[in-house]
Amino acid sequence: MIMSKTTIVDIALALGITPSTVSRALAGNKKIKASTREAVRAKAKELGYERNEVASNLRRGVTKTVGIIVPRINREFFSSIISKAEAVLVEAGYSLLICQTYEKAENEIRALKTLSSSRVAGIMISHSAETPSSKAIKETIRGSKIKLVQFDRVFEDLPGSRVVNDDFNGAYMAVKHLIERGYKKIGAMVGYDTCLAFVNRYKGYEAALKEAGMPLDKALVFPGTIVRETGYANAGKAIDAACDALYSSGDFSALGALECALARGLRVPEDFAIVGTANESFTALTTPSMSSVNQNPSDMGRQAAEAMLRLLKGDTAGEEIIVDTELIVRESTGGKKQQIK
Amino acid sequence: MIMSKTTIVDIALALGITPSTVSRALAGNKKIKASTREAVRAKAKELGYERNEVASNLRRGVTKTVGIIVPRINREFFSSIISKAEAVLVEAGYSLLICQTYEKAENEIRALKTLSSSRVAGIMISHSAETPSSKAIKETIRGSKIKLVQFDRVFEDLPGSRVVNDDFNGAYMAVKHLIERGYKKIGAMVGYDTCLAFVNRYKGYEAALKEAGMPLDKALVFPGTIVRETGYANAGKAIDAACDALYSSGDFSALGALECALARGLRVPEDFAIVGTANESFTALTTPSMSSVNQNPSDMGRQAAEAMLRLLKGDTAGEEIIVDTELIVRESTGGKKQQIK
DNA sequence: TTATTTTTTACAAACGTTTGCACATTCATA
DNA sequence: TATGAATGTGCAAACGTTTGTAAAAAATAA
Repeated sequence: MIMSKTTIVDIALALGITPSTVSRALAGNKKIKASTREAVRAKAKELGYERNEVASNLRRGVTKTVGIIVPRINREFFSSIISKAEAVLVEAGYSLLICQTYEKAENEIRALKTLSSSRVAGIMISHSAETPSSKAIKETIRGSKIKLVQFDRVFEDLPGSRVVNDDFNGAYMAVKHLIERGYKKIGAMVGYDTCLAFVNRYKGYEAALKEAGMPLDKALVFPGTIVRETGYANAGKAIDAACDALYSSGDFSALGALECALARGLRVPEDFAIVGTANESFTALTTPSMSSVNQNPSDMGRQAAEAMLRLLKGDTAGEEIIVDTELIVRESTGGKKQQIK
Repeated sequence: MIMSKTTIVDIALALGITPSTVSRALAGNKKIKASTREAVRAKAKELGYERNEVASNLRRGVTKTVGIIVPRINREFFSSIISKAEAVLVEAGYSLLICQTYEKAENEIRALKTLSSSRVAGIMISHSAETPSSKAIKETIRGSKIKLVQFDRVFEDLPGSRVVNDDFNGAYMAVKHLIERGYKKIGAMVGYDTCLAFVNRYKGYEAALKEAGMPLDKALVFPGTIVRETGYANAGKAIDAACDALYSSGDFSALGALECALARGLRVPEDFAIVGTANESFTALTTPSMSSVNQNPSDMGRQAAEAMLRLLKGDTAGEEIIVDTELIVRESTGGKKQQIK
């Protein structure tokens, strides 16, 4: 049975009315007589009518689609954000278009072009680490109706809303916790200084040390990437410098650090403590299990999606939302092994 | 500077030619004189022209968008599939629309409606566990041009392509490995018998035993769920039945089994060996680290996306693709702890 | 009854692009 | 000088919907 999609014209023809009336009836327009509305609805169901969103979007000049741009989908942090954001947006009748940048500025530009070309209603973005400035996105937004929500990695000179973690406080709590446990020489892997989130974490580290009257030793601060390998390498340097604890802006680098410490025969946490950031699920499964600053990505995804919906509805022109971080204490800083489900 | 989007009409007007010529020029149509083509390209760049995909899609009757439906985005297996699929599709000029079902049949139906309404060119789907039959998707596909690729969880009575893991061989290799290591009594947690993937794994277990001339003892085969708790419980039964090794259709149940064995004072792998399935990232981090059958989700994502592109190009009407599984040998079956890369 | 308002529906244009067909030009062939 | 093919461009319709405005029908008032 070959049947092409039924359109409102088919419905109109079948009922002896015009497409415009059908359109209004389906939209629930009050100007249409209740009886006509019902007849249209019934006929639509009978013919298996499905609105052509493409045509609708063209006519209305705006889509019911939101684009989301992230460095990588297969990172727990981002996939949890996307997961929650999708749920919130779908509930409001929007669809989600996904783009990855793999941390490359060129991919971010391509993604922006694609989404702009697709006439998405809004863009939710967490910038690639290699994106040098807000220039590309500024050009994309300019002169278009596209609403913007930045999350996690944000530029401050862009319109729209921003959702960020309380990175300062997360780092501050983590380092304060180390100090309270009695660690005396605490190093830090702080990530890129081009990224606000990392800078704020560094400031939290700094603040906790200062509050405790501990000196800030630049030699114990390791900038740059925060992957497993650099974690391993930097931990080696920290241990050589007689550190007894290490704060890390990431969990993978913290994992590398843990492996390094264990490889060197140190006892964790007795001789050396480590606290990471992001609360990746593996942190509960390492031996010893790892303390980490939980970023609550699910909450971030919800906040970002809701902020987007508010922008789309015109309820706001832009907001700054800060998502709480929390310190999860596990064995690597003297806590207990936790259960996971 | 308020500027509305430039259209091909603007370009045509600026050059004193018609929109149709502009359209053809931008499409690289060979019938257009090279000089005109260049002039159009230059003017388009000058005016910051960006094709309106919505209009283009409407006119062409098909979009450059593919929808993907998964139970959950924030599962390593699925996010890795999506991640790779996105990369492949973007390279071919397609965008990815994402929908989650949370394992609910009703959400799957809603997702199908949305994608169908959006006139996606194709749908990639891994069915929700609660979807009772292929009915809903059959109705969505019928009479439309939408191409279908099922992956991981598939129905066999649907058109299009299917991408599945080589579950049989994965289980077969895992059990054969245990036999070669000298284990004599090997139990198995095999999962649901309603799911093809699990059935195939059971067959692989059976085949490996048979090949080695070992008896198949039904009392050592544990069906049902494969979560951590059942893993713990079933391992207890296996140990009581004097098993010295256990194959599991899942990693979480394998983790439970590991915890049970250790709790009972057994040495792993000396007294009791365990091998799981899925190669979840935590398997490398347990103590001892756990052997597992890797399902290679990234490869599955690539295969699924490429299969979709072939369907869209009309190169095929449907294929069945089997993605290789591979056994990752770690400490729980006598392998070595893996090194950091 | 006619005039006036209110309700309901129809008409037609528009969104921006693509594309079949026709027309015009150029060029080679006879 | 026709004839026929290439080659290059324009015309106009079409995709399916939405929506401002006009018109018809019904209800109300005078």
